[in-house]
Amino acid sequence: MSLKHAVLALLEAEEGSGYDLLKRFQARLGYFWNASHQQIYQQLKKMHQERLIDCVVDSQPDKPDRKVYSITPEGHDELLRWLQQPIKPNKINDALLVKLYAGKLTQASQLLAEIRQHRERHECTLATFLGIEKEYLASPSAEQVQLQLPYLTLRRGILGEQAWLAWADEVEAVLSRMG
Amino acid sequence: MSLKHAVLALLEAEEGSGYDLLKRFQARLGYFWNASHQQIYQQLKKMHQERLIDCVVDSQPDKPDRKVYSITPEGHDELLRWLQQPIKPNKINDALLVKLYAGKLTQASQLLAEIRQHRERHECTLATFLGIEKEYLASPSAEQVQLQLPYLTLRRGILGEQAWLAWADEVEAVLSRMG
DNA sequence: TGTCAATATGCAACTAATTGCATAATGTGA
DNA sequence: TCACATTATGCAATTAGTTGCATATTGACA
Repeated sequence: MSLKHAVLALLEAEEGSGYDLLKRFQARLGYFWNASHQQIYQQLKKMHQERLIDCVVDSQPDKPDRKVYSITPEGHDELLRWLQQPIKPNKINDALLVKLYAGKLTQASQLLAEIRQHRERHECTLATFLGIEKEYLASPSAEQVQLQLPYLTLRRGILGEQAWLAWADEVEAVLSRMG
Repeated sequence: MSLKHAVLALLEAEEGSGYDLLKRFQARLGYFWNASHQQIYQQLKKMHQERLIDCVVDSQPDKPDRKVYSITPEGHDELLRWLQQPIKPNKINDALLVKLYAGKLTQASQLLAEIRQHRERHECTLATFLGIEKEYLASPSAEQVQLQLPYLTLRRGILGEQAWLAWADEVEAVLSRMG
């Protein structure tokens, strides 16, 4: 369970509300960690009970309260402890491949159509990643050094998407031949 | 939820017990779907209640009963229905990247050590996949045509592992420099 | 002026997956 | 012959994640 540790990592850099964290997940960890707003709010509540994070309620009149969370020393320790521990290999569950595996039962044209839809999304994602990379490579070298490790996570996203697209080429070639 | 549909796809090809299915998951869907024995037994029970599969108890004296499941017409329909439906993009959650992202808080040497451990596993996996591919390519061409779609899922595994290893090269280069 | 997206939070119910335990036979190697 | 891996199944408790709903404001666009 590393949603907890992803949250700690984000709060380590900067405090923030649940919504802030949701946005930061999308913007910064999007290539390798996805969490819904429900997951985040529930997790924050739990982590607050465990004293891993502090909470300051910022009540604005005529607006819903904004709860700003920040990491506690215990939270920091927990994050360091987790960083020390080995990580289990990732569990892969890819429904699209299940479909392809059982594809004899459908028309090739239909599989092809679905693959093409997924390809569009992956192309779009890759384009976004390449845009972020371009920005990074254009930034001052001091900043580049600072962001070296997050940049490596972006590289994972880029290489992963490129591999996906190369695979899609193969799949489309085969499915086209099958008509 | 496609564990259900992965099970249906396997039972569509051939009936089998929970344990059989566990083995088939490992041998045939291992590159893209992983399920524990608990998940499988629970799922089979549920699917039997939903009439998607039949169950014949094969009671051997002095041995625990073997429950052999087979797909029903309803199960077949459900599988076809699912094949028709579009699949949601995959949710990626990769704890190793969370660690790398927060890596400033640890020694580079430790990250390096962990990456290398993961690399070993990925190299091993790739070698297995390449072995299976070699067998496939050496099989009679009639069989190759028969297994065209499952072969594409293997290709996904191969391209995915190769991309992972190429990324690991980059990561190791950076972490070594950081020493 | 009305609708819609974004900001901002959360409960309740449900489904899915993990963890730990438990049983019991067969075969294999030290 | 003792221990350990494999075959073969399952319950119970817990944790994690999803779905649907609910509220309330701000700003933009038409």
